[in-house]
Amino acid sequence: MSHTTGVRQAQKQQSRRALMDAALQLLEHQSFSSLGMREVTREAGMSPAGFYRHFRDLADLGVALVEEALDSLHAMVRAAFAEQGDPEELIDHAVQVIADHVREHRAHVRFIARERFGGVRPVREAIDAELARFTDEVAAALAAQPVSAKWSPEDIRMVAQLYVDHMVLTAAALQEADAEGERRIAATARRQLRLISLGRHHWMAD
Amino acid sequence: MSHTTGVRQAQKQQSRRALMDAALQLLEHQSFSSLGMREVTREAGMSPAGFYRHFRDLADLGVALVEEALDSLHAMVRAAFAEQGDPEELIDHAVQVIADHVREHRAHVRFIARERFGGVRPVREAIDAELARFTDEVAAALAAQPVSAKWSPEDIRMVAQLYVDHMVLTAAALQEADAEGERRIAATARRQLRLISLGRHHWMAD
DNA sequence: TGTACATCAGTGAACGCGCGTTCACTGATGTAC
DNA sequence: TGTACATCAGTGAACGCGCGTTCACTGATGTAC
Repeated sequence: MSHTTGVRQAQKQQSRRALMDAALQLLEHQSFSSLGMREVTREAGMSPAGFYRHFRDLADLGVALVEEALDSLHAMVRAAFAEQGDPEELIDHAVQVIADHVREHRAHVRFIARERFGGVRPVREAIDAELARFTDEVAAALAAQPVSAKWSPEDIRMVAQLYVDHMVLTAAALQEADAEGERRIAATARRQLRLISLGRHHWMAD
Repeated sequence: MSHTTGVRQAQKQQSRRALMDAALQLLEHQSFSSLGMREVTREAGMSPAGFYRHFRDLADLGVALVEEALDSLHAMVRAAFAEQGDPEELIDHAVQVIADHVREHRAHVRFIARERFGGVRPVREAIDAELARFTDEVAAALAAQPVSAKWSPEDIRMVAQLYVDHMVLTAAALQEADAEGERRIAATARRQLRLISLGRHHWMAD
């Protein structure tokens, strides 16, 4: 029963959450590399020194945020690809899933979009690694589809990359759009996915 | 002859360049929002106060960098679309042009990729505005192609966006790749463009 | 159940440091005659 | 061409401020008996 008693554990966990939430909150208007740790503890209602009970430094917190953000994204991607049906329906559904996800995890999505090419190396590398895992998973899902029956693994991965990049860009755009912009972006995304889908169906023919 | 004498003007211009080059240099390893202006003047070999003879603040310098970076990108896009020939050749040529551009303007490309979703609003907005102008230009070029004869303006813009996003992502990836990575990225980009091209050719048919 | 001791999350004060901005200045460049 | 004055890019010192990190501490939670 080393940690199951856990009043202390639970309180510590709660403080950790408060720090991560404070950071996400502050990242609404700035990028990670300009975040200060006094700023984060202040927002979380903790004294500066308390930070070190949870993270070695800010980059450490950033990596924790990446993992959290991409875990939820991961679940989303699975959902988007789990469906069966004609391409048209699949596309509508996938875009819907992305839009819902962005609405529910706006701060996480913004964070990933900002820091994917951001200036803090450990964070950027964590995002790259997770997106590569994503691409693998999408590639596996694509390989199972009849359309890609005779495709080489390289070509499947190439399409998977196109989809993942498109998804991240669409999510990034949605994240900062109002209701009207959201409709416009979703409509464009659907047509782009249709175009890509068409290309896939004619890939061998050419 | 108010400014044509210009020894003073030329010296001032040179200092301004030194500041912008210093910033680009420093942005190799950090993002714009964490850049300091003492840092920039130090790198440029100027005293801190001198900065204010050239820029109101760092964001002002950032916007100047965006304009410079996207001016050269602009020229590149024109070049990539000016060619005539079959789709295959056009694609090979376009990817080549991008790769050359990245090799010659690595710092600028990195800056645009990083700050497109970065934390400094004026910079981000300047990039968005310039990329929108880009997309317009690409859309105009696409409209002139026989393939898009019967396309609606919205669909043409949708494809233009796909191309511009793809171009920026490819440039961003190339920018941080070694020679081997460069070949791999270029090969993938070519295949992705071929897939999109295929989709365009069958767009009406579906 | 009660007691005595151990653990450790969070505090508050202190530190040295580099930041952005201001200011009066210097001296080379430009202009008028 | 030479002289006297104006302009203004760049300097160097000074300012107040918030930063990240350290430290000995406090007191609630956990553990042993």
